[in-house]
Amino acid sequence: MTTQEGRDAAEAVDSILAALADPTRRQLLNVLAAQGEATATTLAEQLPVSRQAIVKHLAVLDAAGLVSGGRAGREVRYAVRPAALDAAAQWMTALAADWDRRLANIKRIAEAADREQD
Amino acid sequence: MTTQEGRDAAEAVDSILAALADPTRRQLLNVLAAQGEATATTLAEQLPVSRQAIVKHLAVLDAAGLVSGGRAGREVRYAVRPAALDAAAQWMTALAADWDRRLANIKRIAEAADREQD
DNA sequence: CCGATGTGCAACTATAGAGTTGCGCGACAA
DNA sequence: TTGTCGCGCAACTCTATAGTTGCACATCGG
Repeated sequence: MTTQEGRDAAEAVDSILAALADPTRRQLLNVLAAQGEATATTLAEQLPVSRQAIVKHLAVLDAAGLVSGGRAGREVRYAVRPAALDAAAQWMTALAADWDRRLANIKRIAEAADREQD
Repeated sequence: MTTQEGRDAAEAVDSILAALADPTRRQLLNVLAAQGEATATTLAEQLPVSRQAIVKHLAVLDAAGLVSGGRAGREVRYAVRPAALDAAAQWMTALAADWDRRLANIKRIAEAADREQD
């Protein structure tokens, strides 16, 4: 594995959200998804930042599980990993559903309290 | 509406991700979802930060469409809005699916190229 | 009317992180 | 072997923002 794989779910979501919050990183992911595989040097040529900046971003994305890097000779090729993003999406969907549930419940209680007010 | 409602989808996702990236804001959303409705002052009593910090966070969350605030006399009550979160989740799911598609396609092309190498 | 409570505005501090440059080292080709 | 190319490490700058405190304004109950 590239980095840690087994980890607390909340912590994983945390790192994924933090990683996706940066516009440059999202752009980086776009380019990477379009090409399938690329090195930091190659990516730096296509984005308006230095190679070192790309390297740091790739490290963050790698730690979040959004990309994985593999060495091929003297270069390191990175690729996108859909699984982590998918997991975060599921987490968000579940959270939204939970909010909906709570809101509906609270509304129900409020209405019941209103009826008792007579 | 509380803030802007009609807006570019990418921009909306951007603000939502930025809003969710902060741990304190996520905690704030949790408390808010649990209570259904709360004021900045009430929330500040339950979280380890000042009321002003809460106010700023609520402003960010409001701009992202994740909460909405309504005035009730001299106090302002905030509530959670599941719709925005749900939209972001859908966006992420679609993106993950797109990555999967691209990866599969690239793999297919690579294998075809291999067969031509004879 | 007056005290108490809740909001809003403003100035300020401090830390995280996005970006940079410079340099040394290992890997490849001629 | 020598030059070139890509990577990794380190030090530094700078901006965004999370957090604070202080005060002024509005609203409610007595």
